[in-house]
Amino acid sequence: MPELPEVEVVRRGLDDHVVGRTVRAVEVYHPRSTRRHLPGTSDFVAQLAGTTFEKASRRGKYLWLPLRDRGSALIAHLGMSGQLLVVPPSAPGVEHLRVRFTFADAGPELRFVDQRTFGALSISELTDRADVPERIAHIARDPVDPQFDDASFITALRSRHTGVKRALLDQSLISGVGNIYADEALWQAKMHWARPTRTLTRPVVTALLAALREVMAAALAAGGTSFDSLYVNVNGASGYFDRSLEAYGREGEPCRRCGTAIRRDPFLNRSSYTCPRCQPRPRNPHW
DNA sequence: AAGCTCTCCTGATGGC
DNA sequence: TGCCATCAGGAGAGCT
Repeated sequence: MPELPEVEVVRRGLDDHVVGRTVRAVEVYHPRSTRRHLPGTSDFVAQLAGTTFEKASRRGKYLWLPLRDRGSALIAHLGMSGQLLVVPPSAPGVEHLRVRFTFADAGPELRFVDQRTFGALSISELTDRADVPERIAHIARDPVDPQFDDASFITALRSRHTGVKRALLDQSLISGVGNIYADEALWQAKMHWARPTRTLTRPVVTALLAALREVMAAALAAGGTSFDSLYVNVNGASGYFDRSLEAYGREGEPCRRCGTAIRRDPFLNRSSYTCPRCQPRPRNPHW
């Protein structure tokens, strides 16, 4: 469940069902799921045995669970198809089960299920000065973070030499934004994805940020966006924000603002959806 | 050195 | 019915 609202839905589920519990054992069924843990899978398993999850944190699309008295945290990234599910220990095994956590209290177990194995789990040190694990120090604050600095972001965005959507997807500039919410915010701000960042004025970026926050808040309230059962909360339930999408995935359907058919353009090996009338292509696009 | 392309993987879908 | 191409909510290694 990849973008900020979906990952926040999962974080809340972990907060409710996993925080405060002590790990009994961890089983790793696919080595690719721990590839980001450089000391290796056996070290990953050994470090987690007997540890207690202190809390559930998130920045952008990254989740992490600080480990009590260890000075480190379990980091999770869901990639394109990762799920963290809380299920009874007796629940049947499922396809694509990659990692299983059982707990000392014999309560529900935590499963990492990931069809495409783009997701990853690792353990990383927490430093006193940083408020995120070292491994994800390069990830920028997300627009929902109270400490997100609007003025700095606006300056940084305008000084880039690229198109606005590329910049929005750069997790070291602003995190948590992916293909869906970039398209939705751009639609709301009536801005084309190829608009050169250099041409953006401060008020226009301010409006774009507001659009991002608005669409993400609405999506979170709806439990996130899911088109299929791949994107679910820790209980396996889908969100329903897909019904509220204005641009993403709506090729050929009428723009709900002006009635023009939504257009799909190839973009970074996937797609961008725009209303050709509300979001006219810039005269000198930066591809 | 910032910006861009490609690659990792599995499965669904649609055209021929 | 195959078989092949295309597409999918991501990110980071490795180019220029």
